[in-house]
Amino acid sequence: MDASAQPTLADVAERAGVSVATASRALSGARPVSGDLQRKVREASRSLGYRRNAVASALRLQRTETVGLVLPRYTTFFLSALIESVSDGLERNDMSLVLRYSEPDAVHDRDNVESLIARRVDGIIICPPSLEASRESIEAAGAVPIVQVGRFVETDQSDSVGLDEDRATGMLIAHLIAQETRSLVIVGLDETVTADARRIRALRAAAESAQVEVSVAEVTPAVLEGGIRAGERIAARAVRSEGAGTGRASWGGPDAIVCANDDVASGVLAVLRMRGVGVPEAVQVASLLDLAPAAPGDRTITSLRHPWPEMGREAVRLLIDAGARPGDRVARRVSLAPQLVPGASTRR
Amino acid sequence: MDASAQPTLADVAERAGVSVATASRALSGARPVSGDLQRKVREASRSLGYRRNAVASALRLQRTETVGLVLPRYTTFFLSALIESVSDGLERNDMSLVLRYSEPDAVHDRDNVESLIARRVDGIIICPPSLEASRESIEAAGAVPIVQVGRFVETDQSDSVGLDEDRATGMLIAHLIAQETRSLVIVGLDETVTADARRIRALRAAAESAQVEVSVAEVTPAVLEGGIRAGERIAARAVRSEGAGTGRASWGGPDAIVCANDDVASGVLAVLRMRGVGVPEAVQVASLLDLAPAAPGDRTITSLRHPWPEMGREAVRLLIDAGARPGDRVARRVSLAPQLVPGASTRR
DNA sequence: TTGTACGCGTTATCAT
DNA sequence: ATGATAACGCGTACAA
Repeated sequence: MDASAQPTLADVAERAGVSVATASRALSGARPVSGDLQRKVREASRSLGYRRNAVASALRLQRTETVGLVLPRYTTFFLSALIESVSDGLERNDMSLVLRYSEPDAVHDRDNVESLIARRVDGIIICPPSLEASRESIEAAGAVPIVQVGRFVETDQSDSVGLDEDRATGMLIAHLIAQETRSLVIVGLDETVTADARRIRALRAAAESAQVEVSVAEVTPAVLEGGIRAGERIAARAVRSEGAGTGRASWGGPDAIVCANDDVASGVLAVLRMRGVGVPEAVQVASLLDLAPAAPGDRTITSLRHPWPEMGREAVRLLIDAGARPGDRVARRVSLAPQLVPGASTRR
Repeated sequence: MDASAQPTLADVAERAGVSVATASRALSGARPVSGDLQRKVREASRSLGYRRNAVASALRLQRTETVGLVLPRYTTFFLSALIESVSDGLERNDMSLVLRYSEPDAVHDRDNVESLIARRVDGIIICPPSLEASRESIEAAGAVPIVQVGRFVETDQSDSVGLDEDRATGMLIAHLIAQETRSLVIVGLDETVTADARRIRALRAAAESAQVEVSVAEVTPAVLEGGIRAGERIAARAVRSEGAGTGRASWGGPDAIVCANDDVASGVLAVLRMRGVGVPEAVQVASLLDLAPAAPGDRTITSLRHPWPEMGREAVRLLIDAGARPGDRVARRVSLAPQLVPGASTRR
């Protein structure tokens, strides 16, 4: 044995005075080994600093205990939360994560899938960058279990985990309506963007069945600055009399403002605070997307918390389950609902 | 050959009517193969959908073309930028990334290193979660090349890549001072946090040598909302006369506000704008940490852009280089300086 | 319970 | 230039 190389099972066996088979069994526990040899092998392993070679093991077992994760190269909170949760789910199963980024085009995406298969990953989790062209990447997986997260490409080859945003939107509306809300303005969503349009429809559907009037503010970017601009426009039209207190009497604007995310809501809130408009007395403010789920302490903004940790773990669960039932090709679709987290910006 | 399994080199060889050795050479190009057989093998490979088994290859070559990345489980922009840049650096070398998270404790950290070694990664990149206890994790790497990023644990076992923050801080101060700055407030840093304390010291050192008065605002979280709150406090104390214009005459606050990051600065700026305080005429605003290096177009906030992409690539470079020169144990330390990016929030 | 020997899929060595 | 074969390190079927 070369001193610079890692010791092998044969080294351990020799040191313990047993066969490699016994050494293997003693360390893996796959088959019973007498207490005496058990001890000797463990001792030899420890003293040599033996570490099982996962590569050789994978070749023999035809399983790498590894999952590939393919993500589009956008730097968003969404994706980094997803990485963490997938990693967490895998760790619980003693598996490893191989990470690859795709450019928004699907060619690259497919190369990534191919490369992961060459590494013989046991499964692939993919957030498809392109809704049109990613299908072939997914189908390239062939017999390797694959699950989509966050976005769906229609195919019966793969399971998928997504968000049930509409349901959560409904919950948010219900929360607002319970507090005598009759009118509502949406800030930071852009009707010309597909995903936003769906959210607006969901808000409308939930609100109008309760006879709440819904309007969409002029489009502003879904960041702080956009929230401020929209907030100023809304407030300019709505403040009936300066200095008339912070209650509803002095406010002629909507009963509620629903923002695309926490940043936008922060901007709106800042404007209202400076104008002396009472929140939540005069107007309630809520956010459709919690950007800092890990943030500590005082929750000021009522928002929908997206279940990132659960998404990753669920994806891993689907994958492992699919691996256990090879040949079972019924595509499963799991939807997780964001959770309503009440804050000080709406009434109880 | 089982139809559900991946075809092997033997399958390709058989189909092409050549030996496995020839098939291997034809596909890898390691040795010359006659044009005729070359074609036959490629054709057979294509028609069978052959994909080289990276596991078997790794076992044979004793190289996995894989690098492990160990990160503390904090959800920060820092880490997600680092992941991307490491991934990018590896991709350029046709290598893969195995990602593992450590809890802040070092035990877990060490388990991660062990597990990566069991997978026979060719190298490890680690951001040590604990400055005291992580040393043994690093030393556990043994003969496997390891490089630290972002933080340093003193050891001669490993190369490291870090930021020269103090130098960049000095540049920022110099930029502000050149514009008649006499007083300066720091927002979003917490003196009780080690890393923040060092930044504050660096700011003080740079500023005081130029006789600029430095104070630290009450601690607020280093996020948007914290910036808004701090901005409101500073403005409330500083605005001498409402409606007196946007120049310096109506501003009794500090000449400059240095924020922990872009989010905080955004909050501060928003408040100042709403109050009608002229930026940068009355007060300059700058950020110590650019959170959106990829952001397009108009740079409004003067900030320090951290070299994330270079950090990851540099770490990979060190690793590959170390792998090429085994036994060479001279620890190399690379420092990269953040870059000052002037924006509209400071004077030219 | 323990040991022997084969095979996982690839690549390098050696012989032709 | 091509082919036969050994070896990488492990797990297990089979024999004892």
